[in-house]
Amino acid sequence: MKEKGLKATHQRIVIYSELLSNLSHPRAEELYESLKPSNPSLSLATLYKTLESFEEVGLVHKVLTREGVARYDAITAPHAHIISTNTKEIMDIEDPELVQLIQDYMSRKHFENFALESISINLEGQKIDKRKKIKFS
Amino acid sequence: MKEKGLKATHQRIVIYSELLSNLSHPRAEELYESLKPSNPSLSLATLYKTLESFEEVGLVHKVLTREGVARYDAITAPHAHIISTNTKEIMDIEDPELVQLIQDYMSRKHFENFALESISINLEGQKIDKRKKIKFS
DNA sequence: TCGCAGATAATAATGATTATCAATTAGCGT
DNA sequence: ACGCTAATTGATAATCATTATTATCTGCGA
Repeated sequence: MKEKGLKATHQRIVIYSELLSNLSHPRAEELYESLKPSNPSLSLATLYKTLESFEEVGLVHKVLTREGVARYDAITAPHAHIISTNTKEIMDIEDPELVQLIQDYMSRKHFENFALESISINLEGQKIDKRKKIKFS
Repeated sequence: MKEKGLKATHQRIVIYSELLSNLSHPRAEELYESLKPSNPSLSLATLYKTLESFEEVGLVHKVLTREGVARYDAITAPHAHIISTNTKEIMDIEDPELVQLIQDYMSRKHFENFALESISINLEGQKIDKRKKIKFS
């Protein structure tokens, strides 16, 4: 965090740890509920501001959903998302082939007057059997 | 619209026409302001419900933005978006090469327990010179 | 033309996020 | 270790896009 120019406050450390251990792309509200018991003084406003700061420096990735709630994940490599609209699950797809594909495509292409900062790819659909896992291969 | 099982009401016709002629991915509020003068009785609630119906039947595409406002475009072919965060412009990229690339990729891949419904690809960044156009080739 | 399921208008309600601001604290230099 | 200052936090109010409610209206099939 210091590398990114952010003060390493207790709150930020706790929030970031939670994001690293909760990989289900929690909403701000869910993070708040998880953290509240062990950090009773934590404020929702702080949570939102922290997540915003994290996103600005690239520690965290904000995933937009059609329900209008933002969800967060501790960013690692460039990756796509599978979004299941009926179960509200979000899964990461960290497929090097897809990353490569997009990189190759982008290197063949050319922007004029535009500085590309990020690419987001979301595959939306429905989970069929809610009890079973989604697999992608 | 009748093909899609929607009653062809005056309001819907007017809203859809506006979307066909305004390709700048307007927000609901902007559509409302454009249509209000010639349709004083139009309600914002109707606009939202109409856009929702249109999206359900695939007449319209809802683009999620980081500012938290939804923007709409009259859908044509599968396409990606360039989103300029500083100028709030959204451009369509209708590149058959990209569509093909993704289709080929998806056909090589396999989902278990997931019914894919749509893919969204957004290229986000900043417009450099606000007075000039963004070009992509 | 009639009837009614579906659509609209007006407005209230919701709910996620942001703004405000006084109190607190991290971390720099001493 | 101490004090300073700017950044951060916590509490709460405010915002604002969107959805819900409900009474009225209308497209369109019979």
